[in-house]
Amino acid sequence: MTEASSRQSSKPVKRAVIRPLLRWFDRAARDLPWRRTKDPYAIWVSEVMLQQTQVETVRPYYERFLRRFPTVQHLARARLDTVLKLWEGLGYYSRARNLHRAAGQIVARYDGHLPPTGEELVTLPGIGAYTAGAIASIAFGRREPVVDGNVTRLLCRVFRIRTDPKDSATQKEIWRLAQELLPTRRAGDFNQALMELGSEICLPRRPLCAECPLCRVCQARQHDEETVLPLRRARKAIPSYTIAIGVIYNRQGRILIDKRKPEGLLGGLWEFPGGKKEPSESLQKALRREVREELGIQIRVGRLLAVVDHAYSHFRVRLHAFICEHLSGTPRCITCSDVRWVSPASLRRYAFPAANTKIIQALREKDRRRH
DNA sequence: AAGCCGGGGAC
DNA sequence: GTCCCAGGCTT
Repeated sequence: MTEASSRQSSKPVKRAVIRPLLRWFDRAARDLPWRRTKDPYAIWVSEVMLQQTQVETVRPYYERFLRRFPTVQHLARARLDTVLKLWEGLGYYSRARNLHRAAGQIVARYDGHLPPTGEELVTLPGIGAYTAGAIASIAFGRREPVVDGNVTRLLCRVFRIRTDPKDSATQKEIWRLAQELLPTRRAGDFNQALMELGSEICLPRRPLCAECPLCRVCQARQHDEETVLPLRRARKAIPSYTIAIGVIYNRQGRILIDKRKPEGLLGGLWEFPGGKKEPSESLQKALRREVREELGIQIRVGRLLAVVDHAYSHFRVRLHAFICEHLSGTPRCITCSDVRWVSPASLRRYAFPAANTKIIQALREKDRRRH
Protein backbone atom coordinates (compact mmCIF):
# COMPACT_ATOMS: atom_id res chain seq x y z
CA MET A 1 0.00 0.00 0.00
CA THR A 2 1.37 3.37 -0.96
CA GLU A 3 1.53 6.35 1.38
CA ALA A 4 -1.07 8.19 -0.67
CA SER A 5 -3.66 5.46 -0.71
CA SER A 6 -3.36 5.03 3.03
CA ARG A 7 -4.35 8.63 3.52
CA GLN A 8 -7.88 8.63 2.15
CA SER A 9 -10.15 11.07 3.86
CA SER A 10 -12.99 8.70 4.64
CA LYS A 11 -16.54 9.89 5.25
CA PRO A 12 -16.17 9.93 9.05
CA VAL A 13 -12.85 11.75 8.81
CA LYS A 14 -14.42 14.32 6.48
CA ARG A 15 -17.24 14.90 8.93
CA ALA A 16 -14.82 15.15 11.82
CA VAL A 17 -12.96 17.89 9.94
CA ILE A 18 -15.76 19.82 8.23
CA ARG A 19 -18.21 20.28 11.08
CA PRO A 20 -15.89 21.49 13.83
CA LEU A 21 -13.98 23.63 11.36
CA LEU A 22 -17.06 25.45 10.04
CA ARG A 23 -18.46 25.80 13.53
CA TRP A 24 -15.18 27.33 14.70
CA PHE A 25 -15.11 29.65 11.68
CA ASP A 26 -18.64 30.86 12.36
CA ARG A 27 -17.56 31.81 15.84
CA ALA A 28 -13.99 32.99 15.34
CA ALA A 29 -13.76 34.42 11.80
CA ARG A 30 -12.20 37.85 11.78
CA ASP A 31 -14.25 40.68 10.39
CA LEU A 32 -12.26 41.61 7.28
CA PRO A 33 -13.29 44.11 4.61
CA TRP A 34 -13.20 41.54 1.79
CA ARG A 35 -15.46 39.27 3.79
CA ARG A 36 -18.18 41.91 3.69
CA THR A 37 -18.52 41.81 -0.09
CA LYS A 38 -19.70 39.32 -2.67
CA ASP A 39 -18.16 41.28 -5.53
CA PRO A 40 -15.80 38.91 -7.38
CA TYR A 41 -13.65 41.85 -8.44
CA ALA A 42 -13.11 42.99 -4.85
CA ILE A 43 -12.38 39.43 -3.74
CA TRP A 44 -9.89 39.06 -6.59
CA VAL A 45 -8.08 42.24 -5.57
CA SER A 46 -7.94 41.09 -1.96
CA GLU A 47 -6.61 37.65 -2.89
CA VAL A 48 -3.83 39.09 -5.02
CA MET A 49 -2.85 41.51 -2.26
CA LEU A 50 -2.89 38.68 0.25
CA GLN A 51 -0.34 36.66 -1.74
CA GLN A 52 2.77 36.61 0.45
CA THR A 53 1.36 39.44 2.50
CA GLN A 54 -0.29 39.44 5.89
CA VAL A 55 -3.83 40.57 6.57
CA GLU A 56 -3.02 43.66 8.63
CA THR A 57 -0.63 44.93 5.99
CA VAL A 58 -3.16 44.45 3.23
CA ARG A 59 -6.13 46.10 4.95
CA PRO A 60 -5.36 49.78 4.26
CA TYR A 61 -4.12 49.07 0.74
CA TYR A 62 -7.30 47.19 -0.07
CA GLU A 63 -9.55 50.01 1.13
CA ARG A 64 -7.67 52.65 -0.84
CA PHE A 65 -7.45 50.52 -3.98
CA LEU A 66 -11.17 49.82 -4.12
CA ARG A 67 -12.06 53.44 -3.48
CA ARG A 68 -9.85 54.46 -6.35
CA PHE A 69 -10.74 51.58 -8.71
CA PRO A 70 -14.22 50.40 -7.73
CA THR A 71 -14.74 48.15 -10.77
CA VAL A 72 -12.77 46.10 -13.28
CA GLN A 73 -13.45 48.85 -15.85
CA HIS A 74 -11.95 51.54 -13.64
CA LEU A 75 -8.86 49.45 -13.15
CA ALA A 76 -8.56 48.56 -16.84
CA ARG A 77 -8.77 52.25 -17.83
CA ALA A 78 -6.19 53.40 -15.30
CA ARG A 79 -2.58 54.01 -16.16
CA LEU A 80 -0.14 51.44 -14.86
CA ASP A 81 1.79 54.20 -13.09
CA THR A 82 -1.29 55.07 -11.08
CA VAL A 83 -1.86 51.43 -10.12
CA LEU A 84 1.75 51.04 -9.06
CA LYS A 85 1.60 54.18 -6.97
CA LEU A 86 -1.30 52.72 -5.00
CA TRP A 87 0.70 49.52 -4.62
CA GLU A 88 3.72 51.38 -3.33
CA GLY A 89 5.10 49.67 -0.21
CA LEU A 90 3.21 46.39 -0.67
CA GLY A 91 6.05 44.69 -2.52
CA TYR A 92 6.02 42.11 -5.29
CA TYR A 93 5.10 44.72 -7.85
CA SER A 94 4.55 42.19 -10.62
CA ARG A 95 1.28 41.54 -8.79
CA ALA A 96 0.13 45.07 -9.61
CA ARG A 97 1.30 44.84 -13.20
CA ASN A 98 -0.48 41.51 -13.68
CA LEU A 99 -3.63 42.78 -11.97
CA HIS A 100 -3.74 45.70 -14.36
CA ARG A 101 -3.10 43.50 -17.40
CA ALA A 102 -5.71 40.98 -16.31
CA ALA A 103 -8.28 43.74 -15.87
CA GLY A 104 -7.76 44.65 -19.54
CA GLN A 105 -8.27 41.03 -20.55
CA ILE A 106 -11.39 40.67 -18.42
CA VAL A 107 -12.93 43.69 -20.14
CA ALA A 108 -11.89 42.45 -23.57
CA ARG A 109 -12.70 38.78 -23.18
CA TYR A 110 -15.38 38.57 -20.50
CA ASP A 111 -17.24 41.87 -20.87
CA GLY A 112 -15.82 43.11 -17.60
CA HIS A 113 -16.97 40.14 -15.49
CA LEU A 114 -14.56 37.72 -13.89
CA PRO A 115 -15.08 34.17 -15.16
CA PRO A 116 -16.41 31.84 -12.43
CA THR A 117 -14.28 28.71 -12.91
CA GLY A 118 -10.76 28.08 -11.78
CA GLU A 119 -9.99 26.71 -15.20
CA GLU A 120 -10.72 30.07 -16.84
CA LEU A 121 -9.37 32.21 -14.00
CA VAL A 122 -5.99 30.53 -14.10
CA THR A 123 -5.45 31.74 -17.67
CA LEU A 124 -5.34 35.35 -16.46
CA PRO A 125 -1.97 36.90 -15.59
CA GLY A 126 -1.15 36.76 -11.90
CA ILE A 127 -3.77 34.12 -11.13
CA GLY A 128 -2.28 30.75 -10.30
CA ALA A 129 -3.82 27.62 -8.82
CA TYR A 130 -4.32 29.13 -5.36
CA THR A 131 -5.91 32.42 -6.44
CA ALA A 132 -8.11 30.70 -9.03
CA GLY A 133 -9.49 28.32 -6.38
CA ALA A 134 -9.99 31.15 -3.91
CA ILE A 135 -12.01 33.30 -6.32
CA ALA A 136 -14.03 30.36 -7.67
CA SER A 137 -14.99 29.13 -4.22
CA ILE A 138 -15.32 32.37 -2.25
CA ALA A 139 -16.80 34.64 -4.91
CA PHE A 140 -18.74 32.09 -6.95
CA GLY A 141 -19.47 29.37 -4.39
CA ARG A 142 -17.93 26.67 -6.52
CA ARG A 143 -16.59 23.49 -4.98
CA GLU A 144 -12.94 24.10 -5.77
CA PRO A 145 -10.00 23.66 -3.40
CA VAL A 146 -7.36 26.15 -2.29
CA VAL A 147 -3.89 25.32 -1.08
CA ASP A 148 -1.73 28.08 0.31
CA GLY A 149 1.02 28.00 2.90
CA ASN A 150 -1.48 27.85 5.76
CA VAL A 151 -3.47 24.99 4.23
CA THR A 152 -0.27 23.13 3.47
CA ARG A 153 0.89 23.38 7.06
CA LEU A 154 -2.52 22.42 8.43
CA LEU A 155 -3.00 19.38 6.19
CA CYS A 156 0.57 18.18 6.68
CA ARG A 157 -0.18 18.12 10.40
CA VAL A 158 -3.76 16.82 10.41
CA PHE A 159 -2.86 14.00 8.01
CA ARG A 160 0.70 13.60 9.26
CA ILE A 161 2.33 14.07 5.89
CA ARG A 162 6.01 13.45 6.45
CA THR A 163 7.42 14.23 3.04
CA ASP A 164 8.69 17.60 1.88
CA PRO A 165 5.62 19.73 1.03
CA LYS A 166 7.67 21.42 -1.69
CA ASP A 167 8.15 18.36 -3.83
CA SER A 168 5.57 17.87 -6.51
CA ALA A 169 4.28 14.47 -5.37
CA THR A 170 3.48 15.89 -1.93
CA GLN A 171 1.91 18.99 -3.48
CA LYS A 172 -0.35 16.73 -5.51
CA GLU A 173 -1.39 14.84 -2.45
CA ILE A 174 -2.17 18.01 -0.52
CA TRP A 175 -4.32 19.34 -3.38
CA ARG A 176 -6.11 16.00 -3.58
CA LEU A 177 -6.87 16.09 0.15
CA ALA A 178 -8.06 19.70 -0.07
CA GLN A 179 -10.39 18.65 -2.90
CA GLU A 180 -11.72 15.57 -1.11
CA LEU A 181 -12.42 17.41 2.12
CA LEU A 182 -14.58 20.09 0.48
CA PRO A 183 -18.14 20.08 1.77
CA THR A 184 -20.96 20.08 -0.76
CA ARG A 185 -22.19 23.40 0.63
CA ARG A 186 -20.18 26.38 1.91
CA ALA A 187 -17.01 25.47 0.03
CA GLY A 188 -15.86 29.10 0.15
CA ASP A 189 -16.33 29.31 3.91
CA PHE A 190 -14.61 25.97 4.33
CA ASN A 191 -11.58 27.15 2.36
CA GLN A 192 -11.42 30.39 4.31
CA ALA A 193 -11.76 28.45 7.54
CA LEU A 194 -8.80 26.23 6.62
CA MET A 195 -6.65 29.27 5.90
CA GLU A 196 -7.87 31.15 8.97
CA LEU A 197 -7.14 28.20 11.22
CA GLY A 198 -3.70 27.90 9.66
CA SER A 199 -2.87 31.55 10.18
CA GLU A 200 -4.39 32.02 13.65
CA ILE A 201 -4.10 28.67 15.45
CA CYS A 202 -1.99 26.17 13.52
CA LEU A 203 1.02 28.49 13.70
CA PRO A 204 4.33 27.54 12.08
CA ARG A 205 6.48 27.30 15.19
CA ARG A 206 4.21 27.00 18.17
CA PRO A 207 0.72 25.84 17.23
CA LEU A 208 -2.06 26.62 19.73
CA CYS A 209 -3.37 23.06 19.83
CA ALA A 210 -5.42 23.67 22.97
CA GLU A 211 -7.61 26.08 21.00
CA CYS A 212 -7.77 24.03 17.81
CA PRO A 213 -11.08 22.53 16.72
CA LEU A 214 -9.20 19.79 14.85
CA CYS A 215 -7.02 18.79 17.77
CA ARG A 216 -8.84 15.48 18.16
CA VAL A 217 -8.41 14.37 14.57
CA CYS A 218 -4.93 15.76 14.11
CA GLN A 219 -2.53 12.90 13.38
CA ALA A 220 0.57 14.99 14.03
CA ARG A 221 -0.78 15.96 17.43
CA GLN A 222 -1.46 12.33 18.29
CA HIS A 223 2.16 11.51 17.51
CA ASP A 224 3.61 14.62 19.17
CA GLU A 225 4.88 15.80 15.82
CA GLU A 226 2.94 19.06 15.48
CA THR A 227 6.08 21.15 15.79
CA VAL A 228 8.22 19.08 13.41
CA LEU A 229 5.61 18.99 10.63
CA PRO A 230 5.52 20.11 7.92
CA LEU A 231 9.05 19.04 7.10
CA ARG A 232 11.05 22.24 6.85
CA ARG A 233 13.15 21.51 3.81
CA ALA A 234 14.20 18.85 1.46
CA ARG A 235 17.32 17.39 2.91
CA LYS A 236 19.58 19.03 0.39
CA ALA A 237 22.47 16.73 -0.34
CA ILE A 238 24.34 16.83 2.93
CA PRO A 239 28.03 17.53 2.54
CA SER A 240 30.54 14.77 2.89
CA TYR A 241 34.07 15.30 4.20
CA THR A 242 37.20 13.24 3.97
CA ILE A 243 39.17 13.44 7.18
CA ALA A 244 42.71 12.32 7.91
CA ILE A 245 43.55 11.65 11.54
CA GLY A 246 46.69 10.48 13.24
CA VAL A 247 47.34 8.02 16.06
CA ILE A 248 50.66 9.66 16.89
CA TYR A 249 53.20 7.77 19.05
CA ASN A 250 56.18 9.24 20.87
CA ARG A 251 59.39 7.37 21.82
CA GLN A 252 57.80 6.21 25.08
CA GLY A 253 54.91 4.56 23.25
CA ARG A 254 52.37 7.15 24.34
CA ILE A 255 49.64 8.47 22.06
CA LEU A 256 48.78 12.11 21.46
CA ILE A 257 45.20 13.22 21.97
CA ASP A 258 43.68 16.71 22.03
CA LYS A 259 40.57 18.17 23.58
CA ARG A 260 38.09 20.06 21.40
CA LYS A 261 37.06 23.57 22.31
CA PRO A 262 34.16 23.56 24.79
CA GLU A 263 31.64 25.09 22.38
CA GLY A 264 30.48 23.81 19.02
CA LEU A 265 30.33 20.37 17.50
CA LEU A 266 31.50 17.66 19.89
CA GLY A 267 32.65 20.40 22.26
CA GLY A 268 34.87 19.26 25.12
CA LEU A 269 35.44 15.76 23.78
CA TRP A 270 38.88 14.29 23.22
CA GLU A 271 40.00 13.18 19.79
CA PHE A 272 42.93 12.13 17.71
CA PRO A 273 44.48 15.09 15.89
CA GLY A 274 43.68 15.58 12.21
CA GLY A 275 41.29 17.36 9.92
CA LYS A 276 39.68 17.81 6.53
CA LYS A 277 41.51 16.85 3.39
CA GLU A 278 41.54 19.52 0.69
CA PRO A 279 40.77 18.29 -2.82
CA SER A 280 44.27 19.06 -4.04
CA GLU A 281 46.26 17.23 -1.37
CA SER A 282 46.86 13.63 -0.38
CA LEU A 283 45.58 12.20 2.91
CA GLN A 284 49.14 12.07 4.24
CA LYS A 285 49.84 15.66 3.33
CA ALA A 286 46.54 16.81 4.82
CA LEU A 287 47.38 15.04 8.06
CA ARG A 288 50.87 16.57 8.32
CA ARG A 289 49.39 20.00 7.62
CA GLU A 290 46.53 19.68 10.11
CA VAL A 291 48.80 18.45 12.89
CA ARG A 292 51.23 21.28 12.24
CA GLU A 293 48.39 23.85 12.28
CA GLU A 294 46.63 22.40 15.31
CA LEU A 295 49.56 21.45 17.52
CA GLY A 296 52.71 22.87 15.97
CA ILE A 297 54.53 19.54 15.62
CA GLN A 298 56.14 17.53 12.85
CA ILE A 299 55.16 13.89 12.29
CA ARG A 300 55.91 11.00 10.01
CA VAL A 301 52.79 9.38 8.63
CA GLY A 302 52.97 5.59 8.63
CA ARG A 303 50.55 2.87 7.71
CA LEU A 304 46.77 3.14 7.44
CA LEU A 305 45.10 1.79 10.56
CA ALA A 306 41.41 2.04 9.73
CA VAL A 307 38.77 3.75 7.60
CA VAL A 308 35.61 4.74 9.44
CA ASP A 309 32.38 6.18 8.04
CA HIS A 310 30.25 8.22 10.35
CA ALA A 311 27.06 10.22 9.83
CA TYR A 312 26.16 13.37 11.73
CA SER A 313 22.87 15.18 11.33
CA HIS A 314 24.26 17.80 8.95
CA PHE A 315 27.09 16.03 7.19
CA ARG A 316 28.96 12.78 6.75
CA VAL A 317 32.58 12.03 7.33
CA ARG A 318 34.97 9.34 6.20
CA LEU A 319 37.86 9.11 8.63
CA HIS A 320 41.18 7.70 7.51
CA ALA A 321 43.29 6.91 10.58
CA PHE A 322 47.05 6.55 10.21
CA ILE A 323 49.67 5.28 12.62
CA CYS A 324 52.20 8.12 12.98
CA GLU A 325 55.48 8.88 14.64
CA HIS A 326 56.31 12.12 16.45
CA LEU A 327 59.38 13.75 14.91
CA SER A 328 59.81 17.20 16.46
CA GLY A 329 58.17 20.06 18.30
CA THR A 330 56.36 20.16 21.63
CA PRO A 331 52.60 19.84 21.16
CA ARG A 332 50.76 22.98 22.19
CA CYS A 333 47.11 23.92 21.78
CA ILE A 334 46.58 26.22 18.85
CA THR A 335 43.05 25.31 17.78
CA CYS A 336 42.05 23.04 20.68
CA SER A 337 41.70 23.51 24.42
CA ASP A 338 44.04 20.80 25.79
CA VAL A 339 46.54 18.25 24.59
CA ARG A 340 48.06 15.19 26.27
CA TRP A 341 50.35 12.20 25.75
CA VAL A 342 48.57 9.15 27.12
CA SER A 343 49.31 5.43 27.32
CA PRO A 344 47.25 3.20 25.03
CA ALA A 345 45.63 1.61 28.09
CA SER A 346 44.42 4.92 29.48
CA LEU A 347 42.62 5.97 26.28
CA ARG A 348 39.52 4.45 27.82
CA ARG A 349 39.41 7.14 30.48
CA TYR A 350 38.78 9.91 27.98
CA ALA A 351 35.53 10.77 26.22
CA PHE A 352 35.81 10.41 22.47
CA PRO A 353 33.26 10.95 19.72
CA ALA A 354 31.70 7.74 18.41
CA ALA A 355 33.71 7.88 15.21
CA ASN A 356 36.95 7.98 17.25
CA THR A 357 35.99 5.02 19.41
CA LYS A 358 35.82 2.91 16.28
CA ILE A 359 39.43 3.85 15.68
CA ILE A 360 40.38 2.92 19.23
CA GLN A 361 38.78 -0.47 18.57
CA ALA A 362 40.97 -0.95 15.53
CA LEU A 363 43.99 0.06 17.57
CA ARG A 364 43.25 -2.55 20.25
CA GLU A 365 42.89 -5.26 17.65
CA LYS A 366 46.20 -4.33 16.10
CA ASP A 367 47.96 -4.44 19.51
CA ARG A 368 46.37 -7.80 20.33
CA ARG A 369 47.71 -9.24 17.10
CA ARG A 370 51.18 -7.96 17.87
CA HIS A 371 51.29 -9.61 21.29
C1' DA B 1 13.30 21.89 -9.78
C1' DA B 2 15.30 26.14 -8.38
C1' DG B 3 15.65 31.02 -8.07
C1' DC B 4 13.54 35.44 -8.05
C1' DC B 5 10.47 38.94 -6.28
C1' DG B 6 9.68 42.73 -1.11
C1' DG B 7 8.11 43.47 3.07
C1' DG B 8 6.78 42.18 7.87
C1' DG B 9 6.71 39.74 12.10
C1' DA B 10 8.94 36.57 15.56
C1' DC B 11 12.75 35.94 18.30
C1' DG C 1 20.18 42.48 13.86
C1' DT C 2 18.88 37.30 11.74
C1' DC C 3 15.57 33.86 10.58
C1' DC C 4 11.25 32.52 8.73
C1' DC C 5 7.26 33.16 5.88
C1' DA C 6 5.39 32.18 0.82
C1' DG C 7 2.17 32.44 -4.79
C1' DG C 8 3.27 33.14 -9.39
C1' DC C 9 6.40 33.40 -12.88
C1' DT C 10 10.77 32.52 -15.27
C1' DT C 11 14.56 29.80 -16.48
